[in-house]
Amino acid sequence: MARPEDPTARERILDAAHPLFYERGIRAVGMAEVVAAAGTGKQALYRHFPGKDELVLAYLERFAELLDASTARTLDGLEGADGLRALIRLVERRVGARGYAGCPFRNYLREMRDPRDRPGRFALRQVRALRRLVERYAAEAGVADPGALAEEVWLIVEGVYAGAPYPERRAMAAAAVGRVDALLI
Amino acid sequence: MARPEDPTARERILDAAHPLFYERGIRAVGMAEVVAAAGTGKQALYRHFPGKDELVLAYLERFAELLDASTARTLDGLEGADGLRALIRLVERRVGARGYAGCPFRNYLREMRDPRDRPGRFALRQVRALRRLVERYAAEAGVADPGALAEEVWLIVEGVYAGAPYPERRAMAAAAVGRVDALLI
DNA sequence: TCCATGACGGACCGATCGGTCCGAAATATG
DNA sequence: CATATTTCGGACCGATCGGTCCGTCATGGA
Repeated sequence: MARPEDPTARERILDAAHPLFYERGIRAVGMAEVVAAAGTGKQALYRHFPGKDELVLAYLERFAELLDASTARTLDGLEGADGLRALIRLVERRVGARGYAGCPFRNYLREMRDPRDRPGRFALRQVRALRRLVERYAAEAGVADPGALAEEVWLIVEGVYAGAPYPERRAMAAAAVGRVDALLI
Repeated sequence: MARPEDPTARERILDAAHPLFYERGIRAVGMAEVVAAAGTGKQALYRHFPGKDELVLAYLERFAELLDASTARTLDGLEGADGLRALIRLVERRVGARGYAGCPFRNYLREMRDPRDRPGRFALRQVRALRRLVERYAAEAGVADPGALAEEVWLIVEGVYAGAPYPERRAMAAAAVGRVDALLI
């Protein structure tokens, strides 16, 4: 080979695509811009990713790994009401972080109006995995109607994510923590 | 004139555009498709609307008139806690309706990732008008912290709208009614 | 030193979209 | 019937995007 094969090329591309896709949206960012930001050639990008869908899927998957790991760390060992309390605080912390631009999976689903492509199916799976987590904790919480509790907590979680783009997102997240705590008294 | 001026042409175009834009989204529907559905010519469309943005704005404005009128009818004469209770039930009724595809203003804002164009500003104004209504009712409700009550109700409203695309939207809306009622006991 | 390998950057292609223009048809007027 | 005017449908234009292709150049081994 003329140049040493760069095993980090794929990661470099994803590193470059990540902030572009997250901050400006998938549709607004063209492949040319990703290439320019990655400092690589178009050929290299299309060798690692057959098309834009695959690049978007990889972006979402890497995002999911990060979020899932952080979620697992935060909720480790918790169950029932404690799990729900910790979960809503985790969501609050995320939404309140500087530069937060919404849940990437919900962003993709809304930007594309319920896509059935692979990135869309993956994003939907991520959302529903969080919902199942809420249902599991609700089932362990020892309340009379776990299904109703899960529905109420989920409603609040969705409300926080929906409010993430607005200036009052921190107030909404704080209200969410208060509501979940009140539910679990 | 060769043919009689059709005063309803503008309405016919909007009638045709409405279900297309609402069910499939703004980006996914091209002007050619609107023309075909309206049964008119492209010239006629561009005579009534200088560009797609103006057509979209007119679509949102007409939608807003419909929703605002229905809202005013439903909430007529109510105030304070009664207003909030009636409002969340109105949202529940809307989200539960057959063929409901989400709040058109939130749909536009998400599909376009916070647009600053005229349709985007109008959509944001509609959303914030509903929020101000919640704040007004909360202020009249005679609670210790009206701001916190408004935040909590708003969180629930946003949660219902965010859950509108999911199959469990009716359960979420029902949970929302229960939560607001519980807040106001 | 020379050459083979492969990456880089950009030109290029086809499709799509918003928006404009033009020929044809249809109608009102003399 | 003839003509002027207006409308309709579609061809057309320019821009943009995803994706491919190619000329050039850097690099490392024989």
